[in-house]
Order: sequence, then C-alpha cells, then structure tokens
Amino acid sequence: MNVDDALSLLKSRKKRLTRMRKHTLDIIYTGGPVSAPDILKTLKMKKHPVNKSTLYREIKFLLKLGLINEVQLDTYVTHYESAFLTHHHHLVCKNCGNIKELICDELEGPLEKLEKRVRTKGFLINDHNLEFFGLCSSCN
Amino acid sequence: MNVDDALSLLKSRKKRLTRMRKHTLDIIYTGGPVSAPDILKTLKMKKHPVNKSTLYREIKFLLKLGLINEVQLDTYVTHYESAFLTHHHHLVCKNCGNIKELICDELEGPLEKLEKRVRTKGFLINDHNLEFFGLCSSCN
DNA sequence: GTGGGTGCAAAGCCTTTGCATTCCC
DNA sequence: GGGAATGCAAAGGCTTTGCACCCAC
Repeated sequence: MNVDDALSLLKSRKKRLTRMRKHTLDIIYTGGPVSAPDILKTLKMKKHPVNKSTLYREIKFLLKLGLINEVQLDTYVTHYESAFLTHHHHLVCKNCGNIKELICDELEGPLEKLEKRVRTKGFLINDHNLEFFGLCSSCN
Repeated sequence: MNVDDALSLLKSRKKRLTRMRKHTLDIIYTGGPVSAPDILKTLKMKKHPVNKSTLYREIKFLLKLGLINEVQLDTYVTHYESAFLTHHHHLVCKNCGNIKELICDELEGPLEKLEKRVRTKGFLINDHNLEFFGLCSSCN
C-alpha cells in the first residue's frame, strides 16, 4: 500500500482528496516515523504551509481510518508511520534523532512464547513495542 | 537499594536531605513507574504539597545522581523508577493504565544477538526498550 | 449548495527558567 | 552565614478546541 493506493482507498470511501491530505500522506508514507512538528516544518519548506490545527485534525482523521499508526519513540512527541508496513522495530539515534526501521523475524518466536507465558498469569498481552537506542552510522 | 540506602548514599555525597527529597524518593522507589504529575498529586494528597518547579528540579537532580531512571512508556508523560531494579520490561494495561514490571531473562540472549548483528551494520546500540500492552488481570 | 476542510486565536497540559526568598548544614 | 532548595510567575513546546470562512464534490 503506497500513497496512491491510500488515495484510491480514500476516494472509494467518499473522502475528499485535498492538497494537504495528499501532501501529509506522502510525507508520512515516505518519510519513515515523523512527528507533527516534523511534518509542519517539511510542508513549510516545500512551500505548502499548513496550520497546525489542520494538521493535527488530519492526523486524527488518518488514524481513525487506519491509514497511519502512532509510534511512541520518546515521551514528548508522537511519531506516525504508514499502517501497512510489515511488523518491525525501531532504531533511534540518540545524537541526531534519526529513526530507522528494523525488520527482524528472529525475535518473534521468543516474544510470542513470553507473551503466552504471561497470559497464563492473568495479563492479556495484545501488542508490544521494542525500540533500540544508540548511535547511527553517521554519528559514531 | 531501598529508600534508606539511597538517603545514606545522598548523605555520604554531602547532599542535603530535605523533607521533599525524602518524600519524592519514597514515592518513586515504592510506587513503580510514576510520572511527575502523579508524584505531584500523591504529595498533595499526603498533605505535603510541592511546587511543580521544585519537583521537576528534584527529578533532574536524582537522575543526574543516578538514583532514578527515566522510563519511556506508551504515554505522553515521562515516568521514573528506581535505578537499582534488575533489568526488566513493562506490562502496560491499556484500560486502567496500571504498569507492572516483568522480569524475564529468556529474551536477553536473542536481544543481545540482534544488537550485535545490527552493530555490524554501523548502528551502535547501547540500550533497548521493550513494553507489552494489553489488559491486566483486573481489567479482563 | 452543502458538508467537510481550513485558518486563527485561545487554551490546556507537561516541562523549564529566572528571580527572590527560605532553609539545611 | 553560605549555598542549596523552594515557590511563584512566566514562558516554551506539543496538542486540542471553538468559531468563522472556504473549498471539494
């Protein structure tokens, strides 16, 4: 599911395809995990400035429709990414803030086993969140 | 390392032992991962109200001395916990917000292996963060 | 034309900072 | 007494909300 697919989906659901909606989707789908302030800056740079209220409402809209997901990387801003990526984790550079996706199947086995074990103790797990922190190749 | 040990440590480092310092340490050490607003509420309830500036400065102080750690949970506020707990992960209840610690060694092997593998790709990992989301025993 | 989308201003929440005052050692 | 700790007010960053205006269909 790329940006065009997402736009088709919106059209089929009778949602409007405004310029800002297209731009926002494009940034989130191609830019990896991005925050609202990130998107605002990018749009401003690309000469398509949006009001922050509009952007936050747009994000809520895309979340509700299941086109994007929230990613909680640090505590003070929320990041967003495409909802159609394969299960993955994140590498966060503590120096420059750069975020990379990390796809690794090898952990899923142990994680599932653990989740089942905890389930038997009364806690029902239905999701997990795994991030790695360190220095990216440019910063070390 | 309990609260009294931490207080002794502070004393040995010639740091002042104010009432608020004791109360704050006590709440963080015994209350599991708590946020600054949580601590403010608790202190108010216990009839030891503190100004928020004081608390935030106290938290920075305790972080700098290595007595407490930040915990990145799925929320928009930062949580803090004792820095002397054994390596563990967190179970976060999506209904009531209750947070439990989960100690499990079985993941460390696979995680270390993965971290080494990524290291060879140029990203230097020095920390990770693993949380599980679901429903606690009271909520399901 | 109509309802969804947008901009603007204001406000809410978490956190930080400057400054004068207070208190621990 | 001296320096650290505290309270207060103000401000900064992210996010939300109310209201009037505008644009996609």
